[in-house]
Amino acid sequence: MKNPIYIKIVEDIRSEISSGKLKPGDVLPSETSLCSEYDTSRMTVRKGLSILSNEGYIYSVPGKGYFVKKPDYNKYIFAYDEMSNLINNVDRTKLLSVDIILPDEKLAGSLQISESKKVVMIRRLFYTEGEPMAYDIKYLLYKRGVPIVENEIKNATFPEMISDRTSLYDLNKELIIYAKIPEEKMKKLLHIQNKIALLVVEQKLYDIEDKPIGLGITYFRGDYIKLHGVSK
Amino acid sequence: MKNPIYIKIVEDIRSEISSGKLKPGDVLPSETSLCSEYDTSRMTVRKGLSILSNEGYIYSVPGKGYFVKKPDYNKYIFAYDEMSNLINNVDRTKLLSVDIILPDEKLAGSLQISESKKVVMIRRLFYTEGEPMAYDIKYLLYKRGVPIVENEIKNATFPEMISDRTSLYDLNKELIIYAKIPEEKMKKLLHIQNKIALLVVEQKLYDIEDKPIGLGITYFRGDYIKLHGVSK
DNA sequence: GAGTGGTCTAGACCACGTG
DNA sequence: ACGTGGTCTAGACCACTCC
Repeated sequence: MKNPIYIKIVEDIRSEISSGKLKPGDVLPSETSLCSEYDTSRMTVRKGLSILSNEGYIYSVPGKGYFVKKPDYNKYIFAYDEMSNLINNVDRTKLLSVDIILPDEKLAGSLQISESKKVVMIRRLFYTEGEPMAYDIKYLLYKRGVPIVENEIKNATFPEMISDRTSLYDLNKELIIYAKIPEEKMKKLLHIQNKIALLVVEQKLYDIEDKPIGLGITYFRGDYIKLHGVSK
Repeated sequence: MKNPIYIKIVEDIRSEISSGKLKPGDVLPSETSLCSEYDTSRMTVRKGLSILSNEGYIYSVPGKGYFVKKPDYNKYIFAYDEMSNLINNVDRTKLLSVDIILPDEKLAGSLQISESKKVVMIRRLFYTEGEPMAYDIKYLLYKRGVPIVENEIKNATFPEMISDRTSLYDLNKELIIYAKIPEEKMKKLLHIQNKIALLVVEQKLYDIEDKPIGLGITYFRGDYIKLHGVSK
């Protein structure tokens, strides 16, 4: 017997679900009846069921039983950072400016602060093989006593920039992606002559209480970026 | 005592990790030493550790111990389907055509079939509040005996279209996102007069053995779509 | 050989949902 | 009252790693 019993239980039930023998909403046999079916103890049965539950196949309702869950057929996982994507990776960056500013109404609203609170603005250009491929701007809540070291920011992704004030384990993040026609200013910055669209990625960082820490906007040349996500 | 012991263990270790007391690569106390620390049995300790492992905080190496994992600070989850997004939802669709075609070289390569294999091509327009917001095209492997019911595909998302041949539980999916300037044909279809970019989403469906089932490309008007993802 | 995690047992008590 | 899942115990044997 090389395979543990609970794996057998997982495989059996999983295949009954994906074959359609068990449909969403159906109730599974109870733990005790699976115990006798597989001639094993309750903890072993529970181990198998907890795996199926983690995999999203089933859920349990105390006092009632285990039920088949509807599949999530619209979930995708993206591994995004502003420095790498399907087509090109950023091989050089240029720090355009680091300023301490007062936010306008929109930015203050986005960061959930008053317009009198200072904000650090960091502007960068990303290059690949000598060509500018993205313009990147970050807004960070200004904190006294946290020095801004240019060499640390220069090549850092957004989460890395704030890793000295918030644990990366506690960071909540949000991404908004859209397409846009570049304005003249942006065309100059990114050396765009022909008709090229921008892929804009807005990245918002929150602390563990979901209070905003920073907002980042990256304007990618449309011909230099493809984002990639997968299910599972 | 309302909270179970294993929750206490999870919270203690999790906070030691996010506070930095335990750093990535560090080894955790062994199961038996946690047993005596919390005056509980091994199964209870293991329950807590398995939760931390599922949450991505730690991993175990048989014979050695549990170790702190580096955080994944670039993972985002997107709930994508072509009918709904942050700005607008599709409230009406128009089926432009359903054809059985022979794939060109590029399509055949993408679907990993020979150019003599038939493919179903479905073209749709998506509307919101009377305005066309996206042009959608799907390529599906042609299967004899699986009828194409126009009313079923008209308002279906891509996974729903193939749910009669592949279990939605077994479906693997891939998304590629990029920005593009619309060509004349597309501008007419989407009633684009001014300068508006397209957000293009390519969706590829695979069966459980990762053989391609279909390719979908949706061209969204840039002013009608924002995609949204979150960490966690 | 001593220590580690992985699997498993045969019980126990509890809270919850349904009749 | 009974069946369900949720928590927990005090053991056991195994495979693996390190010395």
